[in-house]
Amino acid sequence: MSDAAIADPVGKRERTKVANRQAILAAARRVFAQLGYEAATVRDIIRGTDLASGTFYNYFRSKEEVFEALADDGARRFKPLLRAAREQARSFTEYLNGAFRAYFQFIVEDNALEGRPIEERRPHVRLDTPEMMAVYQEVRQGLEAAIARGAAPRVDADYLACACIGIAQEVGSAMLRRAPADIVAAAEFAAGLILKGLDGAPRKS
Amino acid sequence: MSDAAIADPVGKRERTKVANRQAILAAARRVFAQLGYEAATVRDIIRGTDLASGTFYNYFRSKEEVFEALADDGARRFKPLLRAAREQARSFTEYLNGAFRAYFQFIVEDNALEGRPIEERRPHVRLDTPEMMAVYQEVRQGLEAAIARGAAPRVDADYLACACIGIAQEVGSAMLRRAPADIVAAAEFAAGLILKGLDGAPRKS
Amino acid sequence: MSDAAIADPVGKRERTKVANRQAILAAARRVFAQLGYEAATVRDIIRGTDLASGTFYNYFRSKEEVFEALADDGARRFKPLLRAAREQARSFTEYLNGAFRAYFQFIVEDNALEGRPIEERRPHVRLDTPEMMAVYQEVRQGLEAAIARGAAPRVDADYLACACIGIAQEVGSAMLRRAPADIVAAAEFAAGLILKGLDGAPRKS
Amino acid sequence: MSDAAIADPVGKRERTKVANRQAILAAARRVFAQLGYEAATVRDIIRGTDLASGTFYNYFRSKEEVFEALADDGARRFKPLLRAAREQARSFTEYLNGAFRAYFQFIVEDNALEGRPIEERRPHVRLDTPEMMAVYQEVRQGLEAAIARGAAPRVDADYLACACIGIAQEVGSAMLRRAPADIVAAAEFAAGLILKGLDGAPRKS
DNA sequence: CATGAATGAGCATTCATTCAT
DNA sequence: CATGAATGAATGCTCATTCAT
Repeated sequence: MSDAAIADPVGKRERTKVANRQAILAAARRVFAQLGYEAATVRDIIRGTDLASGTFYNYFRSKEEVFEALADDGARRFKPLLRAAREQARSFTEYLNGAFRAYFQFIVEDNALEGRPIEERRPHVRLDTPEMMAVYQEVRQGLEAAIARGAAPRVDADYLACACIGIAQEVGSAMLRRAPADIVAAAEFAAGLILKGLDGAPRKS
Repeated sequence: MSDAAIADPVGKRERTKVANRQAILAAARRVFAQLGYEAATVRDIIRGTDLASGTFYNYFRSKEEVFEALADDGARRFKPLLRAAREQARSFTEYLNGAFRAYFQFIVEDNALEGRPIEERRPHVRLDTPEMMAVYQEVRQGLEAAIARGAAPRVDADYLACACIGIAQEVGSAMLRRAPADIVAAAEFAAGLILKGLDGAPRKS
Repeated sequence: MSDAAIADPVGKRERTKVANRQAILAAARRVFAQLGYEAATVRDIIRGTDLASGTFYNYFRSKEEVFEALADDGARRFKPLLRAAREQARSFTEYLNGAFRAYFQFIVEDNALEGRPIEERRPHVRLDTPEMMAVYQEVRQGLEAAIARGAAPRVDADYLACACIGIAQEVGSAMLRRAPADIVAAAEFAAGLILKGLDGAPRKS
Repeated sequence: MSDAAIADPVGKRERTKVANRQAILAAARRVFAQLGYEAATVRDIIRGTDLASGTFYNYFRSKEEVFEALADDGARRFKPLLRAAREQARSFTEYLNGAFRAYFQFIVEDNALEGRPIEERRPHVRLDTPEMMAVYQEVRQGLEAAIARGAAPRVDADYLACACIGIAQEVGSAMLRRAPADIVAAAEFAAGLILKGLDGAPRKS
């Protein structure tokens, strides 16, 4: 009707759809983080937006679908970082360090954009998200490549990849709990542990 | 009420009470393992016993409480094993090895006594159970003691304990997935990784 | 606790269960009659009782199940009447007459025990209830028997049974609409029509 | 807006309006036939057109209204056939025969133009559509006229009209269920039954 | 008028919890 | 204490209807 409408080729309709989708995803991220996947309800999610309950179903068919969208999004944002870490690395040591740093960086940012009331009452759960599966695949492939070209000893690649994930998750959580999250230090600790064990972990001052 | 009751020094009431509590705990363990904490309902639990629904509330106030009791029970059963591992160890290496072996042994047994259909469709979850907290405390104390007497380098004890838990959980899961769970091999891998990193992990044949 | 309790061997629990089931069935009958099967909701039904919504599901798994229970009940009550009509009949004429009379009697009674607000707003529906199927089977068998022994001409038994049902339903409805429902007259009309057509139908005074 | 609009005397607006209304009615007929009145949703109907959901409400206020329009349409198409049957008939017998034939012809055609998956699982329902009311009025009037001029006995015209409707519906349904629907035979059966009862119904070969 | 996203009342169903027996 | 029926809040989801564009 007005020039403004003409000037806006996207149209408020389109803008609103994208914005609503983002709002739901953001709310879902918050809610899943606070309550865990199972405990979270669709109502919790839409309550975190200014939308009506039915609107949720215009964007996602179920709680499961919004979770997958969220996880895919996480994996999509994380994988390039992991790949960059591998490409920039000139040694296995640098690769491991870069990978842990990328992961810790990622969770710091993911945590920052949420309000994080962290009431954490219920039994703490940790999900095998797609982004975790991506770490597993990446680490395992990187490791097998390193073993193949003699850059790493012939260890059990499956166990090692699992160990890396376990370390990343737990040390990552511990890092977040500390006042200023020191990404570099945590990555050095994790990579050093993997590479040389206790001897390789940085000494405490 | 009857002479039989008088003749029974334990008292049917008392015996029944203990038995009922155990029955509920056993059913809860099964149900949580099969359905996961959130998906499990109090109904599922009492259905696994020959008790009536109302009776559940004579023993536990809620699903959360029975879960905690279960976890405490796990910790109670696990802690002595961990302590024994520490006492029998003549070196830090032996200690770590024994601790991991105790944990892997524990989850193998815990898994064995359940039917384990493991349909595991939904996003995999991992709980921060009290028994995990016990590992954390134990490992951290053991480590700090080792550091204090110079048996281990001065690393970040918090990070290291977290890493141990992460490794234990993830490598433990991977071990369970393999056909015959090789406890000794898994423990050697984990302990070797902690102690010497990749160089310390056993070579694959 | 009291003598009354002892004097009541059934126990209030049992009595209440039966009573509740009956209450739900009665409410369902009313609701189905007023709104039709499809339009009726479980909520409508329980709203017709003094029970809570969840209680419905202690007795029936769904709307469909309560409908079937209702229809089975109707068939169970109606079939003996139909059988009696056949056994008491000494001719095909008497049989038809008795069968229609039984059906009209049945719907009169079924109608009497309901409050019958009959707001009848929505498009009128008529259900193929099991009791209708019973009429169909009964009439068809009775007819085929009559044809077999030469008591009735060799007409299309399927069509004739259908016609009987159609007449029973429509004339039955018309009968109920009249001030005092004259069961005998309606049955004579229907049976006369079947037997001799217009000539057989009773003359109006 | 454009020259084209000026060149079009009907007006695209007008043509579209009629076409849209017809499209909705056609879709509604299909949907009601397949799902039944209650199970059908407005969404189902508009999904059967290329219109947007909101557009439905520019033509009909509700599902009920489109149903009524549909039924009125049916009556409008059916009534002339019934009138023709009366006018062409030279006797009451011919009239009845023609009327039944017209009805059976009508439902055969109505059925033909629809895909008719006929999943028909749920309790079968039959609606008192306006076209049925038309039959009732027509038959009743025709019958009363016949009685008045002595062509038919003085029977209860209300009951007889009801019986005709019941027979038409039930025998009509039975006819549709048979492989090739034999309209003539069905009409002869129905008319014969009305006129002479069992003796009047055609013998089976 | 056409559009289709937003709305929110409403529905079937589940489930933790209570309480009369 | 055990029982198990009753309760009703809560959940996932649908759908008729509205309204800004």
